[in-house]
Formats: sequence, C-alpha cells, structure tokens
Amino acid sequence: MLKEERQQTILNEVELHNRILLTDIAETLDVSIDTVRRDVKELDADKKLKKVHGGAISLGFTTNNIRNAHIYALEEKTAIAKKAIGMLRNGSVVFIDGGTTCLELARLIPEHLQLTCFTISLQVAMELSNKPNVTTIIIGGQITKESQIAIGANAIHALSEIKVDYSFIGTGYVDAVYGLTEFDWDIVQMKKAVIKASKKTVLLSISEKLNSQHRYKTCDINTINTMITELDPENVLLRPFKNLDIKIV
Amino acid sequence: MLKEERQQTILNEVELHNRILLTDIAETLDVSIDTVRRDVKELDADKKLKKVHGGAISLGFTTNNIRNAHIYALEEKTAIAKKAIGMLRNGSVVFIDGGTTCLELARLIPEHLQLTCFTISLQVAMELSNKPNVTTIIIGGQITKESQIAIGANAIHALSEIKVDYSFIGTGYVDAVYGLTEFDWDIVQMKKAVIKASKKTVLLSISEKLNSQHRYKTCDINTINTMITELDPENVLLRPFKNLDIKIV
DNA sequence: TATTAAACCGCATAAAACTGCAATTAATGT
DNA sequence: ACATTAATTGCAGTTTTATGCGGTTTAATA
Repeated sequence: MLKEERQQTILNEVELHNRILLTDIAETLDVSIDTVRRDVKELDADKKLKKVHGGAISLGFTTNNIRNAHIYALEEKTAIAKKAIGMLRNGSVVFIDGGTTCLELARLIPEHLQLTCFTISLQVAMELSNKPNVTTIIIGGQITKESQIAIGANAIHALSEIKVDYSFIGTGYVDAVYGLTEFDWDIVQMKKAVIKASKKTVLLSISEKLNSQHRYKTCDINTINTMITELDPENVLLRPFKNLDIKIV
Repeated sequence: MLKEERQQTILNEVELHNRILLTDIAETLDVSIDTVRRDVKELDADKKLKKVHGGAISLGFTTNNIRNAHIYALEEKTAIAKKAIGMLRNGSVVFIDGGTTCLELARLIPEHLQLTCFTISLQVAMELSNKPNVTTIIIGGQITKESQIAIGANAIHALSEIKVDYSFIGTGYVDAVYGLTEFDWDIVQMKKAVIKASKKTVLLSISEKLNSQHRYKTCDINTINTMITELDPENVLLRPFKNLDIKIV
C-alpha cells in the first residue's frame, strides 16, 4: 500500500468518526504504530487534522457538537438522510425510527418543512422538537437502555392505531434473500408494527449492512418500498436488489 | 478514550447544566477524580469554563445576571431532589414529571436503586435510561416544544390505565389557598391525569414558587400528600401550609 | 472548633512519543 | 539490466506524557 493511500484512509477515518486511535489505525491498516504516527504527524503539519496524544481528531472537533462525534460513518449517514429528506413534502405524516441514521435524518429536516412525525426514539423526538414546524408525537413504551427507544406491547398497540404516509426505518442487517434481520427479538416486533402502520416503508441503510443477516427476521426484502443507501444506484453491491420490486435511491 | 474527547464531554456537560460536580463527571466518564480535576484545570486555563470548589461552572453562568442564575436554582433543586430520593425504596413504582427539579431527581437516583419509573418527559426518560436498575416507561403523546413533555388525549388516556405508588410532580405556582396553578391549560390536564394515576402525590417546589398563583388550576393544595421544598419545615414561608393535611419535608 | 470533603503534591506505573539505526523498498542514472 | 541513491518502514531503547494512588494541606460546613 502506498503512503498516500494510507494517509488518505487515515483522513477519511478521521472525518468519519471525528477521532481515531493510532493503535486502531495501525491494526486496520496492518502497519506498525510508528508508521501511522509518522503519517499523522505529516497530516498534522499539513493542517489536515489535529494530532493528539494517542490518536488524532478532526479539525472541527471542538466546534462540533459532541453528539455528532460518536456517530459511526457520519458522512454516509448524512448522505442517506439527505436523500430521504427529498421524499418529504409539506404536510407529510411520517414515522422515524431510532438509530443513528434516522437521527441524522431528523437533524437535517429543514426549518421550513411542515411535518407530523411519529417516533419511538427519545433522541429523535428531542431533535424533532427543536424544529419549529414539526409536530412530534412519541409512541409510549418501555425504554431500552442501549438504543433508548420505546418497545413493548403498549408501543405496538399504539402503532396499530396509526397509518403514516412514509416510515423511515433502519435495520441491523439486510440481505436480498433473507430480507431484514435483527439481533434482538423485541426490536423485530417493533419494526413489524411500524411497517404495518405505514403506507410506504423506506429503508435507510449504509452499504456496510448490505448482504448480511442475523437471527430474527423483520420482513422480506420486497416488503420494503424504497431502499436508500449512500451508494450510486448502479453500484455492484446493489445488484442483488436490482431485479426486485424496490426503488433504490 | 482520548483526553480531548473527555474534555469536550466535560465542556458539553457544563454548557448543558451550567454547573457540574467533579465527582459526577469522574463517575460518568469512569476516570479518577484527579484526572477530571486536571482536565478542568486545563479548561479553566483555556478560559473554556470556570473552576470552582468541587466542580466547574459555565462562563456564561457567572456573567449572566442574578435573575438568570436564579432560574436554574440548582442548589435548591438538588436539595429537594435528595429529599425526594429518600422516599424511594427498592421495587417502588413511581411517576416523574417534567421540569428541572424532577430532572434533577432523575439524575440523582442512585445506581443500586431498583425502580419502575413512568414519565412524560423526554429528558427525564433519557436520564433514567442511564440507570442500570431502573425500568423506564415513557407515556406517549405529542411533544411540547418548550418543555419537551408528552401531552394530549392519548397521554391522558395512557395515564388512566396505570396506578403508581408515588408521583413526583412540579408546578408553575403553588398557594395554600388557591392550590396548584399553571399558565398552560394543557399542562393542567396532564397533571390532573398524573394525580389520578397515583396513590400518593409528592409536590417538588422551590420556595420561590410558594404563595403564587396563575390562571388555571391543577388541584387543591390538600390533594397533595407531601410537599418538598429546599427549606427547613419550620421556615416561616411554609407556615400557611402547616395546618393542612400535608406532610412537609 | 471539629468534621468532612476537596485540592494539592509527589511518586509509581503504563502507555505513547521520540530517536537512531538497520533493513527493506522504490526511484534514478548509467 | 544493474548499481547507486533516496525514501520508507519496523524495531530497540529512551524520553515524555497521562493517569491513578496515598498522604498532606486547604477549604467549606455544621
């Protein structure tokens, strides 16, 4: 691997995660820690990032909100969120799922857009409540400790009484054959209820999750009406999904 | 975790709460108190915050006038919250209202305490979900933009189906004669529903709110079972409440 | 004034950064 | 194609930094 490629990779990682550890980078790039150190030193001299003890942080780190700092693959998720926002119209009634991609979607909703948003995520609800023209409704239920979303029979019942134009959902794993799958049984039940409660379902997924599966199944892939990734629709990774009845953005 | 991340987290906490305790930060960040002290010292040297005995305060907090400082009245609210926590037992099922005093209560719940907590506040729910032994349930409903709590017919209906041991509620205004009053009609409806849903109602109120009233009435003063203020029970301000059937802490 | 909690100080330890050097690889000239 | 030179990389040893801990001093509080 060329030095320049390596440095570019380091830069990308920093931009993506807002921070990196030298030890992590050395491992993923399979070079010695000293090499990474020298690379980071150069990049720091070129004002491309800020070198700190033990790692490096992006230049905008201190000005950015910390909440952005720990989102993995922020760039990709922002790209996805922007595409999703293009689907929204004044007066739309939508559901927004939990997860960082959907959180990013909530954040990027423009001020002028008039929406009614349902959600099960505390964080998404908080973001939405800052938007002057968005009516936010949270679905009640027991809050999970990991992802801070409402789950349980009560939440599912509440969802059974609504019908939104679009639901924007994330998933743990997605595969053209196995469909949408999750690690967690409760989450699957919630997502099923969400899909039932929506006229059209939009899946937001970074390419990393494509062609992977896990234990519990949410739905078949053709239950999804639109799939949004950060990739170009012609990308080879999306080929397995091409001949299905899904719009790929 | 990188030092810079840690310091950024500290800064965010300070901005959020206006004031932090070094012990709290040390615990949440899982580092020694000395490390936090050194971090805060550096941040103070960089004029990012002001270091005080036992913690740090945001720069804006000191430059703001007394009125602003008083709005938060963190000292008082912390004192109230601590008294309220004394009422909690393992296995208690409680409701926690919105507002800064109740938020403080949620924050100060000790790690070991096993509770089931209902709330209508996004912020309270978020705090609670960080507690390992607390089961958090959020009541669904439309989120208000100012206080980020769930309101509406749906929320009221959800409350009508539960009965908690204690509800800890705040109020806009409280008076021995006029009872609990609010500026906002919707809030009154919510509080009424909360009181109905609880075996015992505990009012948390800083002394500033004593002997004041407003347009809409939540309930009579003797509907409240316990009133907690930061004052000593013998304080002259509490005299009007003395001969009523209320426990004053 | 006594008591408690926080701040401070110095030290020990572990991790990271630096240094010089040898080995390897890439680039260049003949 | 081959030799020479320059650049890059990894390694061992050293220096620096970050962090936690015990003991002491100082500040807050009752």
